[in-house]
Amino acid sequence: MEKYQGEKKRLYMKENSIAHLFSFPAEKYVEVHEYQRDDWIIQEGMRPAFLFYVIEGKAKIYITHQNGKVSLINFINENEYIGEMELLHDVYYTKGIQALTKTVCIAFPIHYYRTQLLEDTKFLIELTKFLSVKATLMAAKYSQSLAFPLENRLADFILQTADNGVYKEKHVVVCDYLGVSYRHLLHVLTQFCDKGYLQKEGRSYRIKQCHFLHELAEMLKNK
Amino acid sequence: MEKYQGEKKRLYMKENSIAHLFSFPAEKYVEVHEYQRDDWIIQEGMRPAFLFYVIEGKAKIYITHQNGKVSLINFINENEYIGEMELLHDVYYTKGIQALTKTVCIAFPIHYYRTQLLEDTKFLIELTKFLSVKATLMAAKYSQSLAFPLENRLADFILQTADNGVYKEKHVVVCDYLGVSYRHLLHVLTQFCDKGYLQKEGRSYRIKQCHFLHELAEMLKNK
DNA sequence: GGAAAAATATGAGATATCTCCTATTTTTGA
DNA sequence: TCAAAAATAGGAGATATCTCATATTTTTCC
Repeated sequence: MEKYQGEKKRLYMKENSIAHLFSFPAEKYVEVHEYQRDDWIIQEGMRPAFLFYVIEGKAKIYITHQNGKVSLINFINENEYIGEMELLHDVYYTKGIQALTKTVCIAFPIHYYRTQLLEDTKFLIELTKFLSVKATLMAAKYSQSLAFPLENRLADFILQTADNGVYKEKHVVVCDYLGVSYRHLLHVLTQFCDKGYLQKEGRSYRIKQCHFLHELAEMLKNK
Repeated sequence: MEKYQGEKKRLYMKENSIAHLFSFPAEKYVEVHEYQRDDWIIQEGMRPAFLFYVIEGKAKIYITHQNGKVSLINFINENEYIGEMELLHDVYYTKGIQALTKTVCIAFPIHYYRTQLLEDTKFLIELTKFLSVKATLMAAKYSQSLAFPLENRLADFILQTADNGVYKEKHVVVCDYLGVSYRHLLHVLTQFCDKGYLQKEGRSYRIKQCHFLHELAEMLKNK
């Protein structure tokens, strides 16, 4: 992790203003942190000292269960908060946050800002919207995971992450995310190939029959 | 549904003050609604006209999937909001809310209150906390449902809902909640009886070996 | 550059969970 | 009060998913 200092920090903050997030000037004590891919922004079980706002990059939220299974609970994208749970609650089991790409965040020392943030309407309303989306999304994922087999959820995931008709996510990440074993994921991917929905090209997959995948994915949606 | 009027309404509002929830007087346009068990407070897919605050009772959040499966996403208890998603978002797929017991809510016409509510720090901070708990809970349920078999999740549920050492939830509700088939739920309950954890008494179950259940349930928790 | 670690790949058998079926009991509502 | 609907109960076979084992390829890092 690199902490931007001096001129570099000033420049970065100038080009990525956070003024619109608050109704008070919040620049004074903030830091700018840059994490590399696979760096842990927050370690599981360790209470963070900062509230982070992601300016660029992408990260993953992980939790480790007692039986050894690891769940990738969700992805975090630009313009989202990290560590807001710890800001709001004194007691909270902190989940692990790992950078998926190079990630730059504005880091607000909770110690300094907590009181002020929790009195700021502008901040609160944004946070409320963010959390409501998060809650809705988790509820959707939860109920879908129980109501549909991997086939449907994977089809949705492939369509969401495919780039230019090519799917090439890492299997290991995907099974943590979709909550299935590595073996089973490969099994269903092979099925998709056998049925002609996908075609394997080296270690990525080209989408051949988009509309069948769409049909499977559509099942998840409520209209 | 009964809408309290005149003296009944005034009395009820007096005995169940909501003044602590807002920094402005919010009584003028509110209504008091009483729902009976199994009444739909909000119908799935129908945008509600009110934000509700539950004063007494208990309700269930349901979503129906395209494949016909129904998920009981969560329970709603006293001092919780209903319809907050629609307050915050213009576009939102509304889930069904059904009263589990007699339920009395304060109903705020969104039309009148929306702007004022979204500017009120006191309200926002409570709502933010409520949503953060909801998001955390859903994330926990999601990852647990993928990482553990019914055995563990059911043990936890039994311990949480048992009254005086006796478990007697309705099977039909429980399978929607835990996302398993009726058949499988019965199967695992029978296993618990065979192993001596539970003992069937008519249509309820007496807990005999609490500590085995605890062990199963503990697996879910992160410490 | 090469050894160790991580990721990919696949087979085979086990098990958690589902679907479909049928029967009985309880609850509901006209 | 009685018929219909809902809930309980359990059998049997299907399937979605898991575990374990093993081999190859790719990536990491000293």
